[in-house]
Amino acid sequence: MPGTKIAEAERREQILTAAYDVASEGGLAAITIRGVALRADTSPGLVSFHFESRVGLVVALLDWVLLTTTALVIGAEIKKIENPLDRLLAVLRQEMSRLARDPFRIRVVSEFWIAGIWDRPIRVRMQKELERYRRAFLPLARAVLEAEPRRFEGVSPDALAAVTVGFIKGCAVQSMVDPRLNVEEFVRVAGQLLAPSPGRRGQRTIPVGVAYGSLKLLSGPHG
Amino acid sequence: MPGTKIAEAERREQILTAAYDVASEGGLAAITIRGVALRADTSPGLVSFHFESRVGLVVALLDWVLLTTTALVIGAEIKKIENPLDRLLAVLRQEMSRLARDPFRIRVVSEFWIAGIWDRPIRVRMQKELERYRRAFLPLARAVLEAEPRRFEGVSPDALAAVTVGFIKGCAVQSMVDPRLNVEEFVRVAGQLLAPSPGRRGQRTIPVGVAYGSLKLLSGPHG
DNA sequence: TGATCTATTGAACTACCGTTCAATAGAATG
DNA sequence: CATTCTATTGAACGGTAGTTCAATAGATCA
Repeated sequence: MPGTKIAEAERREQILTAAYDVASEGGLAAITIRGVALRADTSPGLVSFHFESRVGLVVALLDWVLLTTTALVIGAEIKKIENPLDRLLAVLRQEMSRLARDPFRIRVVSEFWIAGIWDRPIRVRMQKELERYRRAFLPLARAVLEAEPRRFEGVSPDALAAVTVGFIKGCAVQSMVDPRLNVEEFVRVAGQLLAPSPGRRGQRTIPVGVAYGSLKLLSGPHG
Repeated sequence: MPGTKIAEAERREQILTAAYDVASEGGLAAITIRGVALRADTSPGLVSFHFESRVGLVVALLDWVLLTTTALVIGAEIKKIENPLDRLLAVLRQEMSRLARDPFRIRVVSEFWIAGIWDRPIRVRMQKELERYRRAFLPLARAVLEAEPRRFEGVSPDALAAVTVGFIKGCAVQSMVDPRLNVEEFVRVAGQLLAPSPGRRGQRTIPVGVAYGSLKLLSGPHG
């Protein structure tokens, strides 16, 4: 006794929404074909029909989530800021605030990161997305370097963009772990902590990695 | 046809090691009583006998992993550093390097964080551990604030410790995602990025969250 | 309208999981 | 050595997962 038929795109959307709801409540592990079907008011067979397999469903969900998560949108008010460094910092804070405010999405995305550790297709997908996000910061970073070449001596646009994204990600994790996160304070204290002491510029020879003299790049089996 | 008997502590250790190996390769989801038993050259029944249930095994593994992961050890060479701020930064870098070098452990710990999102006992355990780790930084932070009260005006020891730990965690995540991570460069660029511009102190009014006044939260049942 | 197509259903199949437990053999005790 | 204790084994049970597929009903079209 089959039910009413609807357009394929709509049906997929309906099922993906249900899958997202399930994952929001119980994580990716909670996604079962039966469970999602129940949530979407359809049958297990239909889910397999549209996504081929459970893995297909999860990957589709990944795309669906990323589509609405990692897009960098720079509002008009930020564009108006003239000083490039202030502009970059404004975007940095905007993104930190945005992610810190959307804990459920962060959780699901984080789960995909973890899943990517042991699943190559997911990992590749996530890295590609991260790269895309990082690239969005490149123009901002370049403007900063051009405006203040002395301050950022020896810093490449890529490095600056990477560190900016690193901050955002660290902040996201922090907020995931501890929902009471004061972004303002975090950025302020971080700046005070890492600022080079005036008057000793260049000569702060911190015995870095005292025990870690050769800080080689890390290798790993999951290349 | 039972096999040889050994001391309970040794048997538990043997099984936990096997469980860790399994989790290192396939994540917590890959931990099954049969699989761990096979890896440990024993039988499924014995695993249940010693850990009561699969959940008991996973929780025991959590304790076992944390015991050897989140202890903050400050070496003699770092203790010799006289300037408090330099000392704190040295510890910061030591920890970032340490975590970045042990990707497998980080992965397993990260999985527990994720698991903690939907599992209250695990979450409580993780938060307690994080708090313990953060507290270990408090003496270092206090020394810094006493040494440079003007630089860290309005910063509490707790805030400074929290931000330090936040950095380490962000770095850990970064290294998990991208194994090629240059800690040195990360710290250096971060400092340059966040340093208050001399001469404009106090008047950098960055509009935060400009475009995100109405950022509604996703709903979900999890308190 | 009648024929054709296909999205949809739900039961059936297989596989693996966690858990239980009677049987057993190694160690300890007397 | 005989007895007792218990760590250990592996088979058995019940449950749930992913996947498959014959049957069916809604849509499409001549």
